Amino acid sequence: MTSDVGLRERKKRATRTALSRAAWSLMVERGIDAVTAESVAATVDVSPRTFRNYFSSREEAILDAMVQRAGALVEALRARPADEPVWDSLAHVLPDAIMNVLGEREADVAALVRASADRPALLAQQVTAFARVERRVAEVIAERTGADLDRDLAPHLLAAVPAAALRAVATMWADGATGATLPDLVRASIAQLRDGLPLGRAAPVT
Amino acid sequence: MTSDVGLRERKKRATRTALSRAAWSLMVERGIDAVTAESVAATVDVSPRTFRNYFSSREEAILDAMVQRAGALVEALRARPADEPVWDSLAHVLPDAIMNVLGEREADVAALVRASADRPALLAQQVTAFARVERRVAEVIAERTGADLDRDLAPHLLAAVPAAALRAVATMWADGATGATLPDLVRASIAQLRDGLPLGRAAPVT
DNA sequence: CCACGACTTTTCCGACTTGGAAACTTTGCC
DNA sequence: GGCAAAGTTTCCAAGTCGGAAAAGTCGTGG
Repeated sequence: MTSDVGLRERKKRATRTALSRAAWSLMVERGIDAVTAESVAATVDVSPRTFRNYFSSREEAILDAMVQRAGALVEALRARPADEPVWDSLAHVLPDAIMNVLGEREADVAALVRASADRPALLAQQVTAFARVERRVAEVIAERTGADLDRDLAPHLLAAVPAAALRAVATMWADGATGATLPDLVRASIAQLRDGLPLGRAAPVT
Repeated sequence: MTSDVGLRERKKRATRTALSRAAWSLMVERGIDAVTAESVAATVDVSPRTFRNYFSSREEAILDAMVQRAGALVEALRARPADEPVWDSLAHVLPDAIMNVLGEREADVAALVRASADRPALLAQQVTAFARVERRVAEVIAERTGADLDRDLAPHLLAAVPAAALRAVATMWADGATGATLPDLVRASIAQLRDGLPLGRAAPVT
């Protein structure tokens, strides 16, 4: 996996991930305002200019690691049996994925949600990152169902809707005390979506 | 409606909407890069600093008018009969709403989608604006179904999912040639959502 | 092993953006 | 008219961004 790459390439990757991890840690531990080109560069011991060579903004740095992890989600989805109904595949993959993607620990997720709330640029970066993942999910679904991405609505909806649900769940979980764990909420939301959403009375979660 | 407000207030609102409309027009006609504090201020004939007094970013200015219009959507939803199933209300309101909210003419919607594609900040502003609308929609739904916004997932999902669908539909419509009109696509997407989304093969739109 | 080319990092710096402070203008009201 | 409140403008300092070239590091062929 890390074969056939020389010292130079390894160093480059090392600094990149070091910068991203440092940016993430700074956000979690000292808040989004503590994340600057200067501070991040300082903790990794490179010049601020080097930081900007790798990332065009603090937000990009913070989310870089997350984007990498999101790739795993797409792969997990692709790895599901080809004849499995799409909703089953999603139900299988998403509950675990949310933790892997948004952050290892729940505190991380909360920090991210909070930081995104008062830093539009971070939200922007997140949205575009998610949009890219969504696109790839739509492609996987289209492949599997034989749909045409340019003409059929379904794959787009099947990608966009769970993404929206994840966002809604994460937000609700972050600022309310629902008592439930994040993966459980994700499971519940997927179940509701699969059934066409409650039409009359709302179904409680716990 | 515009009663009991003095000259001062009217002028303030006038410049605000003038700035927003100017920003929007500049985006549609000359692209997002032509929208700067300077250019917008110039077309309205105020100082750039005044522009920044009203809006903290070009993106905020561009979308301000849209946010106002989105209020109408919420009101339309609230005006539906209280005992009508939520999906029916949404199906009733959304197809017309998308044009009113995203832009009067289809070219405007296309311009917005295109601009959002290569200007993350605009997408972000859109998302946060939508999030606020979404929140209000969720409140209306919660009122109507007797759900608790802090504990129940359903109202959040019922607000977030159609929003995501609108976004998906607008994107697809903007960069593909689907042949269908935007409101028709919205209707189709709502129908699919209501039925729990196609599980196996994807349903074509036309 | 060393020397040269390719690539990365750093320093320096000018262009641009942001928002505070104070002067100036307009509006509301007596 | 004249004074207070609110809005607008000018001026400017601090911060951010990215280009250009010097300095340092790595890969490779002699």
